[in-house]
Amino acid sequence: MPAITGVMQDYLKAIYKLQQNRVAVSTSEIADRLHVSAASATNMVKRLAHLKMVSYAPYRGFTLTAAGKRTALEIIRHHRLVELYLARELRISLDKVDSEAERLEHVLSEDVEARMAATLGDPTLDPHGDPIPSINGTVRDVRYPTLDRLSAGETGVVTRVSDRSPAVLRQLSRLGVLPGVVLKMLGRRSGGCQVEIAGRSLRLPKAVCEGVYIQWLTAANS
Amino acid sequence: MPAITGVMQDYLKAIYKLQQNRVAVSTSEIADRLHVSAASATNMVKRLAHLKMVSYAPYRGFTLTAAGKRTALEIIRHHRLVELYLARELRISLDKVDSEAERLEHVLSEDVEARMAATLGDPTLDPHGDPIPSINGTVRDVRYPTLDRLSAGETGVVTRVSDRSPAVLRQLSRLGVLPGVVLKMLGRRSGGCQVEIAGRSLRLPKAVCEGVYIQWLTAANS
DNA sequence: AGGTGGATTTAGACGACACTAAAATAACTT
DNA sequence: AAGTTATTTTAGTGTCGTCTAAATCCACCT
Repeated sequence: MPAITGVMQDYLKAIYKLQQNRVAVSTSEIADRLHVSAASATNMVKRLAHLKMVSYAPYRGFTLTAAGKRTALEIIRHHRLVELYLARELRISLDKVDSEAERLEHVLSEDVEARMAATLGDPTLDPHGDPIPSINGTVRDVRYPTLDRLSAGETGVVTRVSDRSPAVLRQLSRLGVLPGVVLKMLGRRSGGCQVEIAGRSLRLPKAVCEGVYIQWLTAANS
Repeated sequence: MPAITGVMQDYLKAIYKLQQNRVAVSTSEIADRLHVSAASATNMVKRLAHLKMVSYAPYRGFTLTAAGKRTALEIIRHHRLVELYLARELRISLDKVDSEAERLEHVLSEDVEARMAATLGDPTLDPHGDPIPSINGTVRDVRYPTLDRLSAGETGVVTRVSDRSPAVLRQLSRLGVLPGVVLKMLGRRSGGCQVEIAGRSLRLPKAVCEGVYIQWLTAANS
């Protein structure tokens, strides 16, 4: 039985994330996610099935086994811990920490992980607001609505910002739209939306709005 | 022209270190150093030659080109910077930082490197006392004599401790024999040596003595 | 100069991952 | 039920880096 490679870790992580809602994940989904061909994905899934990391029924999709989920969470923990460490301790800008962590997550020893976690005070959220799985493999993953769902006049607090697009993240960072920040929806125009934040009125393009997750603070009439 | 891989970086680093004194390096030397077969070494050296990283004359050994040396120093800089960072900022024990850095050195971005260097105050020595190459690829590498060379009664300051053996390093660390520490040679017995350090008399086994490099402070009669 | 021992290189394979092109299967449509 | 289409899998390749076994070369010795 071969060892779990860095590439396998990437697959497991991707499957875990895609599996969040759905029951099973399809070949083309991970292929897309990881920018590889469908053939490559099939190939790897078969190898992971052989390692008992996923259960796989040809043409039917696949799911993580308990072992696969455990491994995925371990690597996600690494990823998010590193992101927070880079942002907080090394002052790396928010739009860069994801790609940095993407490489570091695979070579982080338990030793260094533990020291980072201790330095950061055993944090539970990464700088994007995503939950950091605990050492024993548990996550409390709350799904927040995106900013779009806020009606004009309502107030919300930013809980998460998507880490998918560095460009969007750069804008959010520049505008100060980060987890913990309170904002008020003023209205929507042509896809984007107008919000008030710290007394200033900002116009956020559609792509940016979709990358912001919030929690309601007050309804329109409060 | 393929990119320089992590494995290639390891080879370049090894060649650089072996080349310190000698003119050319032999196949079996890197093979030994990297724990690979001679065939693997030949194979890789040919690939590196193709990339103009080493100049290679079959059966005659090889040397780093300017580009190869530059790359080697860059990765050595990464390595030593990470070692110092792990030791100082994350309090990782000295005998572990080398193996940790061995993996991290390959995935360190210039960005993170710069932030680490800044945090550490642009250091010039790693925790073992080895010089950290500058960003522009220069090193001031002083070769110190080992502790054995000190005669009874002479005093010296520890300048470097070898990072080759974690076991030796663990002992040195425990005994407080680290760069900057002043010690006095009391005498030699059966391979090892007896030294006085901070008022206490210690017996160091042969293997440990050979891992300590010093600079003379006083001659025996001073 | 001839031979021999040790180092080096070649030859041939293998595993991990990727790819393209072709075949197979599922699923939808009529 | 049959055919079309989209997805998935298989087949065949290529690269990186490793290995063992066999061939080759160099240097030294007599």
